Amino acid sequence: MSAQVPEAMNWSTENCTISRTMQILGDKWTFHVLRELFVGVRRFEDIRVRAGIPRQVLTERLAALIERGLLRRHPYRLPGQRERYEYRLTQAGLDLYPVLVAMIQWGDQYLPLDGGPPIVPRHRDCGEQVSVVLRCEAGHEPEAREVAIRPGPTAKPRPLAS
Amino acid sequence: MSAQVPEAMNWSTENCTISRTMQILGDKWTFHVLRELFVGVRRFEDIRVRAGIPRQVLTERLAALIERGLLRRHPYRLPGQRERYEYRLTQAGLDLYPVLVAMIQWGDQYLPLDGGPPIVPRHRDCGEQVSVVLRCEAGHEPEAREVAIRPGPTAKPRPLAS
DNA sequence: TTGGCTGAGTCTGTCAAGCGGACTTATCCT
DNA sequence: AGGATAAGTCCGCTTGACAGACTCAGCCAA
Repeated sequence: MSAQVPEAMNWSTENCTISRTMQILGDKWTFHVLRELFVGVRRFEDIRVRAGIPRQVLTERLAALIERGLLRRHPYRLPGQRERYEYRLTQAGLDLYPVLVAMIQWGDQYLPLDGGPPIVPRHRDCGEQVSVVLRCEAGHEPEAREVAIRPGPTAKPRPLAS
Repeated sequence: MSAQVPEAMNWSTENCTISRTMQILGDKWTFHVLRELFVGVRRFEDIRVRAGIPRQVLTERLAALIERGLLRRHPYRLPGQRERYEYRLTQAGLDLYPVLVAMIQWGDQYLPLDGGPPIVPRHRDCGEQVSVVLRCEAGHEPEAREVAIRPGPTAKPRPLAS
């Protein structure tokens, strides 16, 4: 069973959706930045201090996230101060919520703290806790074990490296 | 509206579930490794070639994932070869499926390829496409915009740095 | 009008990590 | 004995992270 070649070996990883997504998110700091924005912290200094990011790295990550369309700069002005910019999630950024929630859910299960979770995603309307579920188009809600990743229409055969 | 201090500023990031989860997953290569395991590729060389990871980095990441309990080593023997080890997901590893699926879903929406997706998560039983949905305990299925991350029982007040 | 404060950066030197390529080890087959 | 192969280890180079100092623009108070 373990000896036969897995089907995936026939397919290229070149255009894989996960790779392409990780080119945007796959970095130690990017998720910390996103977390701050998701909890409502939007200003450079606040993000930097709370997330503990080196300034230079934060500058660079914010620029990258803006360029990728996950954030936009938004002017604001505190009374008696000059105009500055804060960073806000675009719709594309907001739509990462399921990823965040899935990560929180996993962390709560496998890295639990005594006394419960420090952060909880909640439905604004009703206040109940929000979680993420897998669901197929036929309406089933499969366990992880019942899901398989299959090639789609643009799967490319793998260049046969010897 | 944007001037008032966001509630999150009162809370420490120190024990945040996202941070703790990112300490395990938050690395350029870890998700690539997990992807290979999720699609069924389990052997060192296969993972290395498909994911394009430097050997040394792969060695180190596999060890870390084993130590964190997401993988285990499993002996196998090809006919006419000596015994070797392959890497398999534990239940903890498998339970990252929602994170993976959420990332694929986001990528398919915001980084689409002409002609459709290269990989598709499917329900093994019925073959239908699997996606991830947000759901609250009252049974609503909120949009991203209707979800908020709130402090939980172990939220810690932030040490007031001046 | 000068001087200080503040948020949001930029600059600089150090040091760890990633990287490709060569080398190693253990076992099997011929 | 010689060769093949999977799974590493070793080496030197380069890239990026990092801490800490410096800059810049606009506002305020004296």
